[in-house]
Amino acid sequence: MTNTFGKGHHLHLIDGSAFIFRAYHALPPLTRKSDGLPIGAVSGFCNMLHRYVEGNTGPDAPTHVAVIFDKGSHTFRNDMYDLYKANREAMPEDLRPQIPLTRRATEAFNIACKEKEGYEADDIIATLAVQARKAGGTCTIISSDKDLMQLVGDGVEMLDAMKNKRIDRDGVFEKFGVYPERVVDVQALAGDSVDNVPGAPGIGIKTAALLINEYGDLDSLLERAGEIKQPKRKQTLIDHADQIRLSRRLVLLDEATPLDFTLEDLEVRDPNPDQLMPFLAEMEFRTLTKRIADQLKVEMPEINDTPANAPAALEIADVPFDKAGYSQVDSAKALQEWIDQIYERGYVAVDTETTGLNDMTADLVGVSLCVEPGKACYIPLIHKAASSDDLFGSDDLAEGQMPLETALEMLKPVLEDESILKIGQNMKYDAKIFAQVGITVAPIDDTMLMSYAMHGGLHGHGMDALSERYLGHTPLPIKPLLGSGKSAITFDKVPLNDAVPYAAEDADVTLRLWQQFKPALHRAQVTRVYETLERPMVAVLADMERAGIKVDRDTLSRMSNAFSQKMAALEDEIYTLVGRKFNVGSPKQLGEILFDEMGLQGGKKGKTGAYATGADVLEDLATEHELPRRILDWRQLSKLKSTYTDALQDHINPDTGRVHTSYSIAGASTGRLASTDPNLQNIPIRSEEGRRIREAFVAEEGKTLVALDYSQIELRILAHIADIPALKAAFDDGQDIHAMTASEMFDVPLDEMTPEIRRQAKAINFGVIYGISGFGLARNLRIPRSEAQGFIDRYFERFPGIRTYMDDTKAFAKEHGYVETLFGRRIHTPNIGAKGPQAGFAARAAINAPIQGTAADVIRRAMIRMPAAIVDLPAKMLLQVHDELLFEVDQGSQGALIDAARSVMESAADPVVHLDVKLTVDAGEGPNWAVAH
DNA sequence: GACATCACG
DNA sequence: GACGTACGTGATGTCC
Repeated sequence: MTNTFGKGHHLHLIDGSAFIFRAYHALPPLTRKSDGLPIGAVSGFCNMLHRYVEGNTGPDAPTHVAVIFDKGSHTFRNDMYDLYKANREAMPEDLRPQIPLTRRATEAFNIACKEKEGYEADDIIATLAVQARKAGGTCTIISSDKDLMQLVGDGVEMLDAMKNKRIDRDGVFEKFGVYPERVVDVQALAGDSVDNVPGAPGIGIKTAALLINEYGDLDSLLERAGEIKQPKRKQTLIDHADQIRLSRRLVLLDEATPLDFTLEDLEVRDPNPDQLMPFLAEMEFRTLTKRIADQLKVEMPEINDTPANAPAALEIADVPFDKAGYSQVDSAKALQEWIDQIYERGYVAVDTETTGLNDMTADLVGVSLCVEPGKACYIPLIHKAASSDDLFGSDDLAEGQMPLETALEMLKPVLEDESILKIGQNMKYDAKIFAQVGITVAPIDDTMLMSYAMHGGLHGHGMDALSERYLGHTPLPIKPLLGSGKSAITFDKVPLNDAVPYAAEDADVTLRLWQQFKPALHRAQVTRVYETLERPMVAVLADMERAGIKVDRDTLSRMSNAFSQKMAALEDEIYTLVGRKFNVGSPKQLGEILFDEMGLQGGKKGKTGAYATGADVLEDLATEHELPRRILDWRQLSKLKSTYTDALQDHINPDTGRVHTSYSIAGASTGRLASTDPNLQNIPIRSEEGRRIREAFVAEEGKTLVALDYSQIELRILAHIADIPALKAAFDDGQDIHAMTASEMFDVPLDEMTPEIRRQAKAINFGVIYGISGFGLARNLRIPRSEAQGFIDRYFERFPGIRTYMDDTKAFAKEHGYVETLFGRRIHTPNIGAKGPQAGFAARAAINAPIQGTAADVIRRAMIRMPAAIVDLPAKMLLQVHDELLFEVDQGSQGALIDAARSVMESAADPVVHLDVKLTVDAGEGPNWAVAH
């Protein structure tokens, strides 16, 4: 029945990816009415396919046709050159779930749909075009991709479907200056920034064509490069010959891709209404469905988009939470059914259950999945069997679990599949757990981070709070399952009939939140913030946290002993001064001694009635009595010992010998990170004694620590945002910014500047960032309030842009309920309109947030770009401390690392924001953090 | 668990 | 005109 492909046959090859991207970018972000699924690209894709099919009449109509797709991100070209297509931006989040739907669309139109793992669509197209040519037929490639132009000629043409323009040999010559057979030579020289093909630096298509036409082909050119007259060009070709040859191999299409089908399989088939109409109806494309139904003379199918005018949230809420929809996966067969469902949808909500809260030490206990509200499963893996022996428990595994290995082998391809979106709540945790078992989870969405991008400053972003607020549902609490205190058990000891509903519900909640947040992200105009500043942090931070930093236990231990001795000596002196023993660590007892017994002057703190004995109070009292100074010294040592030298030792991971902090991405309202368990963002540095604790943070043998920090980043951002020419100029000239401020304010020439005047100016500069007030500045500088107010007035006079910024920001916050960073991060200010002192707090926070937040955005951008920038260096990024990044690098490579990392940091705002002030980064290096900083 | 204190940017 | 204030975090110890 099928004729062998040959003379008189005409093959059409459609570049599927080109269709998808064109459709995606041509249309607004449409969503399916019934459930908010992004559908714009699929809609455009279907319209293009339909228009294409309609146009296939007349003598040029194809006899054979296929749509060719890319599959997998790793191809044989990545093996040749690992940076191939490395600068590609990640696929937009609302496009990803649409990719599988375009495959289904192609099949629904009854058109062959082909792809092959490890090959690009271009290679398949090349192979088929050559086969068609050899068989004596003709071929039209429907694409405008210049990478395909090497195939044109001898029966093969290209067609730009949008412009309806055919490209033949002359068309190729117009584009490249050479005919198709020499196109790869030109591309090899010119390179390609889109695919990250290096080429020869400084040579573009025009020069390349000139050279190839003069020397005949690339090999002759490279052989005879010495004859080139222009010295610079000659040198470039000689120096980069290998890179040019590599580039040619990258652009040269593989015309012998092994395929499991033949040209005959691609014969044009009539549309099948039984396939096409249900698909179009499912997508809810009313217009297109109607049009095609009319053309095919079939009945218009019913389109069920009833919740059309209701928000997706309402429909989601319609599905009640019910554990009847939760199942336990106990076999490979059951798991395969879930995996099939995941592939059908293209996304899945995932949650892990583990033996603890610390993702560095906890083990995976089970995995829950959810693909549809109300339908979720839990895959228990290492739950222990119940035991009659209450004391020791049982080491036997509970019944009804599939083997851990099998489950992970089955889940790994799904979790790593680039076409399957994995949705989680705080995915950094789950990603780290999976990383422990060799699974790299990607791509991901994170409902916690979506909420953070949309609701930053409004409320927390934990699952229980989000579920309560946005789903009206209180998830099952974990406490009754685990118990508390001494008798608490780990999740692997929880009986399965308790574990399944709890674990499955978490995945269910996550999926429902995602369905609601996804479209909301666009409405709140924070998709870009989420995609560029939040989501990419997950992988970056997971790697940093897993790397950890080496901390020397002996150093800490020695310091701890020294602190103990000094504290004991101080305690003796204190008891002598007071005349009896008491708890020095009790502010309550101390307050009574200082103010009641000894009669020093001080006031009560309103709330609890206790005296305030903070450092500022004691500092003032120190002039009148010896005791306060001793207390201050003791407190410093006590702090250093308990919080640092002692507690830090407990955080050294026994397996790695390193300390692994955890960063909260969605903790601080301004966009800053926060570090916990332990907090490595507040390791002492200001006091000499405390600073020595940094000596315990060391590089591994043969390595060194490198610290890079932004110089005055917040003041620079203030200079930009508030548009202060004097500040900008000072920064650009590399001046001492506080001295400059002092000189400007107090009319003191720079060469007569005193440290005291500079100190005051510095306090004012920082005060401005914090939303300055006369009272606050007065307290900080310990000067009368009137004097402080005078300073501020003078500051505003000299830098009027500051006052404008502060007033404008407050007004913006009042009007909108939020303020924004330069990168579009929104920080809500719900108290800005409050009455009373609350409003003052909110106003100052509103003034500070864009400055602190923009600085936080900048370093986030640097961190996100960092892995690619240092991929070739033996270096790891370990820590972030708001304006500083700490690396560990092989001895000898520190120079290269500093160059690479500094360049990323200094240009981190580009190209989204052009700062009027340059960002400067200081670098240091050494065997420990004290030296490196 | 609230509060006070103090470590950092 | 009084109010009562520097911005953002996390960990620890005391005390109830």
